[in-house]
Amino acid sequence: MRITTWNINSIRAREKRARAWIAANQPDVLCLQETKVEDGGFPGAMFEELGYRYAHLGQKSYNGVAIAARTELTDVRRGFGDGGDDTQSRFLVATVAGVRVCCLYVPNGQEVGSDKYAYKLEWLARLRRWLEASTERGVPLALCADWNVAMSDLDVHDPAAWAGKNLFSEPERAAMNELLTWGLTDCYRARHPEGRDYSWWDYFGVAFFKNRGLRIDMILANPPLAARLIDCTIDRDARKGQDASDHAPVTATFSD
DNA sequence: ATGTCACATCTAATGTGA
Repeated sequence: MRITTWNINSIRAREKRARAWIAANQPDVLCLQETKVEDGGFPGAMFEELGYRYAHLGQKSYNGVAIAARTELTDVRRGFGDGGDDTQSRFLVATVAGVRVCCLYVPNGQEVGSDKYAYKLEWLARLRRWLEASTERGVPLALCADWNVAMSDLDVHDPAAWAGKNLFSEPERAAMNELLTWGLTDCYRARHPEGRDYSWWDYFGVAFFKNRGLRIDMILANPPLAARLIDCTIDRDARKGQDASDHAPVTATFSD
């Protein structure tokens, strides 16, 4: 079973690129973030033509998450459903082939100390509470997300320059470590302990050409799923060329 | 501060978010 997570940065602007990538790679499950469209504008026909079923939680202009799968999606949940504010479309869950798949778009945070940064930390703490309250430890679980956090020096092209900055500051890394200590494995790092692959490069200037990137897109697996992990790779080529998203797709392969 | 995208809006250049 192959599961991909990809911040698509507008499914409408990226429709041709997405179609070509999906047709060529055919993951069993595809989690998309930043679809940037309401449910009515989501290109569902394209996914059906490609042999996928899907669930989408969108909103106008911002955010938006989708799960597409080659088999049935069951027990779909839109938003945390914990009584808190679910107006931002960042949280979608579905069960596919016995795996509880969460598609998450973590708030960017903008700048350390800003209101948006505080919201990001609260959102990660809320996710930790949701894990405790709403998942069963025996059921395979995959958290597929643009986390908007780089975890270690290996995940950052210039750790000294990024130290203390949004996406690499201590509080957000601590919040991520709280999640991991609940019992989650970073699939890429588990298979590539010294790997220096990135998943996001700024559109500005020569960032991609110079490989000035960050690894902020990750698939995290709970113990029953991590035990089945074969490999996890990042398709850097998908970031190349015309009309590419600023993120590359990350794919984890699990034994069936 | 700068650079580049996508989206929305009083459809043209400006603001927001990343």
